[in-house]
Amino acid sequence: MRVTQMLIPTLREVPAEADTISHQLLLRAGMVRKVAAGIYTLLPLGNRVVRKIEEIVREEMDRAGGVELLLPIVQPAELWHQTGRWDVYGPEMFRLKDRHGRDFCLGPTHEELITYLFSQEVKSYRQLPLLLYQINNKYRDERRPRFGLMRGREFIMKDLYSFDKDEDGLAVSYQKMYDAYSRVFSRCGLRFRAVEADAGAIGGDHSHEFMVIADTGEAELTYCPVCDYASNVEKTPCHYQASEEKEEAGILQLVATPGARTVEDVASYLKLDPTKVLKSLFYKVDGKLIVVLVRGDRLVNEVKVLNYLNATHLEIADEREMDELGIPMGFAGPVGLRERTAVTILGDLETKDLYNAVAGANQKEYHYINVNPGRDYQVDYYGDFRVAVEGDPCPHCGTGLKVQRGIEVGHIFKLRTKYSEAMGATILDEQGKERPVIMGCYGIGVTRTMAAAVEQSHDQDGIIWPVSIAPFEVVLMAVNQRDPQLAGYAEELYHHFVGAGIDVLFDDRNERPGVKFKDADLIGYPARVVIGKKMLSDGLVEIKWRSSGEITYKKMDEVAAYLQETLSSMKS
RNA sequence: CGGGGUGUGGCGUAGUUUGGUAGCGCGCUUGGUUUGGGACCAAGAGGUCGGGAGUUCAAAUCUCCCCACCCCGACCA
Repeated sequence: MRVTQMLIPTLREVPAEADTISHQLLLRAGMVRKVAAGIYTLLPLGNRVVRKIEEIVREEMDRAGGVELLLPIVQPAELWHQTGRWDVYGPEMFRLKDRHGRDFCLGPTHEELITYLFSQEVKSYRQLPLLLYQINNKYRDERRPRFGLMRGREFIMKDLYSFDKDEDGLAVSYQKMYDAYSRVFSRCGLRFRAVEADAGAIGGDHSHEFMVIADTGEAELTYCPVCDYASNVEKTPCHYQASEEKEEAGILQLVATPGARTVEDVASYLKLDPTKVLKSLFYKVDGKLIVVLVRGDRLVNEVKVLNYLNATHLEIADEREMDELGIPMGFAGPVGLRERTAVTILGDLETKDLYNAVAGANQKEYHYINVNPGRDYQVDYYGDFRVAVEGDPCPHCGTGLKVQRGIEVGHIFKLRTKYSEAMGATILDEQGKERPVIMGCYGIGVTRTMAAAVEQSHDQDGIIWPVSIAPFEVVLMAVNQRDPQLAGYAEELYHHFVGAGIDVLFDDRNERPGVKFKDADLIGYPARVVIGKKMLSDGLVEIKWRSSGEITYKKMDEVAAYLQETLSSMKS
């Protein structure tokens, strides 16, 4: 391919709309363009990256026994009514009506369609296991699309669904996918970690996320530097050990704390450590208000609270809702709360040992000091409700955990019979007995993986693509395209490369070398091959590697072999 | 959805406070010179100033309404 035949609109300046690195670089490198919030055009180079990722995914899905098919994007509401998700999914689903007024949606996911297909076509355990997948667009009307391709409203996803006759079969399918995912992300040249995850609203009880390690990632994860434990921080259990020493309980006292609303304010006003503060947060869970107590320096783990209460929806209470209870925001506390309201009080286990603490007095500008559990307030349920932090013990081996940030690019679930039961997807087993098929669901965000790769691998000058997913592995140019001799050698080498099967882009533009070098760095081709003065004087071609900056010279007839060898070693 | 912000040629922006009819850099076109890290000279093209309504002799600038986009939060296989 020649640059003069392509469309590669690179940008010198950073578009004002982008402040995520990957978004900026993908725009500047001429790979993507925004059409609307969260909706993007993939330009030729971006499209090539996506196709390379898809190809790796395809190969690994096939290797694991997956079979590709293609489900429709436009889906009838009827199928979603069968699982009840038409009403549950909410405003995140793009909905539309056809000319007859019938309801449809643009598929945000495809469990309904695949389960429907299965229920129509597969009847016997003898046809199992079955692993069906597709690579297709997904549509989610996110409340707030952001970070460019990272969280779009239209995006490309690979989704595979496993069908097994029993739990053992599901375990095998799940492990196959776990292994396949590890291979996919390794082959994409990414540093990643598979972590235990919360299964969330999709249901199921066993789940892993694949996180690309990047400081800019939205998710936080914990991992053990000694054993193989790793987990989304939402899921990391916090070990609780009852404290040995028990402080002498002081006298409960009301003290004025004017203007001190946050834990830090209160702690510094009273000259105390934040660990001596009892943080009381009101949440609305499935429409009901509850209170969660944690130590002042801790964060409430909302997922743990949600799971403990077996609820589906949780949000922090707003000032209006607090007002209705007559509790001033910033001064909430458990003392006397029972007498005023019927809210459920959850206490993090650590608060059991929080003696002589400071807590809001439920009146404006006042806190209590010397607050003690049992004596001054009662908790309905104690449990693990806080977010784990660096240094908390590993749940497997007790070593201090480390914390990292990551970008979720893959997620695998055991769905079991949630959808098969709802949609009557049953099979006949060996005894001729009808039973719901056991399902698993496995997703990879393809476009997000592209963005994650950039997020993880770039420098001041631009993107540094891993070889396996680079838009082209090699860019070739003459330092002066006007010089007939140099241009002639470049042309010759180009044909030679094409003949040798090298994935090469020939920058044949009549631009000054600086322009072409800058573009090459920005776009991030792994190898840059330049025909310059050394060609005329010594018959040598220059090869520069994007990732290391290393430069070597080779004779014209050696270049192709050198590139092939080095590139293939970089892929593994 | 709550809070904050921004909309001016393709990109980045000045001008808005104090109304007087739009400027700069990059990019683009043509000609010439140039060719190892985003060249130079010359001549050009390109703007309903996000949209609508209003105030005014006069609106990018003031008022009202709407829209889009961005950021924080909430939300999220």
